[in-house]
Amino acid sequence: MRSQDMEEMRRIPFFRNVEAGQVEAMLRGAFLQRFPAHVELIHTGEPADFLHVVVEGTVEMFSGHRARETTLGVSGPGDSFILAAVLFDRPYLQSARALVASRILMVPADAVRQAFAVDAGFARGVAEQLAVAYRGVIKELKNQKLRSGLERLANWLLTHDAENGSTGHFDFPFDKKVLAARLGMAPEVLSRSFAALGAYHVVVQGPSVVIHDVAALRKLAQPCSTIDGNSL
Amino acid sequence: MRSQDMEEMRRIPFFRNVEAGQVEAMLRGAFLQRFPAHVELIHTGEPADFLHVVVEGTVEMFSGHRARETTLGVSGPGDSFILAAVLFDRPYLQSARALVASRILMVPADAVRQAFAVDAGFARGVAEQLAVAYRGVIKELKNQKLRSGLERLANWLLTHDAENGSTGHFDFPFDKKVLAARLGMAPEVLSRSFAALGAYHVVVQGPSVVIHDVAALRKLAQPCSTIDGNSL
DNA sequence: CCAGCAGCTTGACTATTGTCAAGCGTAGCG
DNA sequence: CGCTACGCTTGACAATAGTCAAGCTGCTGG
Repeated sequence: MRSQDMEEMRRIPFFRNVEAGQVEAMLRGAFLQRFPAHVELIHTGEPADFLHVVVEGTVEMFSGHRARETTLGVSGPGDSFILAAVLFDRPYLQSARALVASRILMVPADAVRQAFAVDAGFARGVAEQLAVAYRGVIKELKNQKLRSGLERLANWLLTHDAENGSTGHFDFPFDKKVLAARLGMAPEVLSRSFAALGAYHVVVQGPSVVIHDVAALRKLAQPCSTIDGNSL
Repeated sequence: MRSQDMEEMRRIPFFRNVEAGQVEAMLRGAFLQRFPAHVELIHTGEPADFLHVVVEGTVEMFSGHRARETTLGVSGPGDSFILAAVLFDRPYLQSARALVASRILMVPADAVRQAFAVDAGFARGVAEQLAVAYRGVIKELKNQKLRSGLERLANWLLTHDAENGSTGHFDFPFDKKVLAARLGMAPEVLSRSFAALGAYHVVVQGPSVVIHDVAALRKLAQPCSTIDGNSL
């Protein structure tokens, strides 16, 4: 890794509250790699050799079984993935692919485990990240089990709009078929759901959405802090 | 708490690798409480005042939204719940109710946070528990999104049988309607699914099940280590 | 400029799952 | 002993979601 990259890596949020020596140790064997879009970074079932941190770009976490495939989440800059697998040397439960060209920091698993064993600050940071991730998945599971596809879509639209300044209009951050998998529905069903949202004054044209009547959409979506809030 | 109870509590797995002083501090303000069946222990959305550890009994984790309700998991002796909420002082994402009369250790949240801040061994233990919990929920999410109701049932039967000595017959550990919620289906659908499993030589009579042909059931279920394994 | 392709949409149909209502059986209780 | 309540089952139906096939649209590369 080039020394200016090292500088940049030292400052990523993942290393906050970690002893300088441990940061060095983790970065020593690390790679900062560029991946083109559509490339698969890790594969379900394989041993966890590296911790991956998204520096730049977007990564889809997904997994398949039999003929089906589904998206479990989408990671952006600052997010690490498969931390749990790396820490306790377990096989990945998810695969990951780059949705757009991305820069990924890859830290060797044993360096992470070593830092975890030695540096209490890092261990607490890891626990916090795992807690946030855990609560995120619980929310997703509730979202999946307690709502219909249309409700999930309505809530996704509201959440995504809120994350982008609540302007009432935005472009999709990834292909609609990824959104469909993310929401747990077939792409055809997503199309029809967009059509159904016409009655709530949501207009979808190509890659862009306009929410003309947030109140109406909110009434359908019934957002709820114990399912939707992205933060806590 | 009585001193003999204190003795018992000190030995529960949750406190392994925790400094003796921190165990004392956590137990000092703790309650060991008995709850009758069907009582609700915690409620979604409320602040996390206590960490709960199941000492004896069975606890259902569930949550509702609008008219629906679903079971997110079932905890038994040794399991703690809502650790993530307690540690970072966030509202519960799940409710809990006792399925049978149960003994629950309730540790004040600030004592847990204090021990987490002071005792690195405890912090690492917490991280490990969170990692295991996280991976469990990811598996459950995959189970939910990638399989049909019948497949989920078939896999549950195989897993439960394996956990009970693979004898091919067992009694349900809780009511069928809890199992239905656990599997994410209406009780009526569970009934029909049992009927459908007749073709695979599964016989359900009242509270007991017999799997006459594990191979046939396995062929339907297609169990998979990245969805089903309870351990990793 | 146009062919080819990928992503998306639409229609028609099927499969899966949920809902409502009625009925059965058993455990608990007066 | 019979009443009641509850859990469970079954039937009939409705809603939701998936599949297959065809067509549209906008982009890319020759």
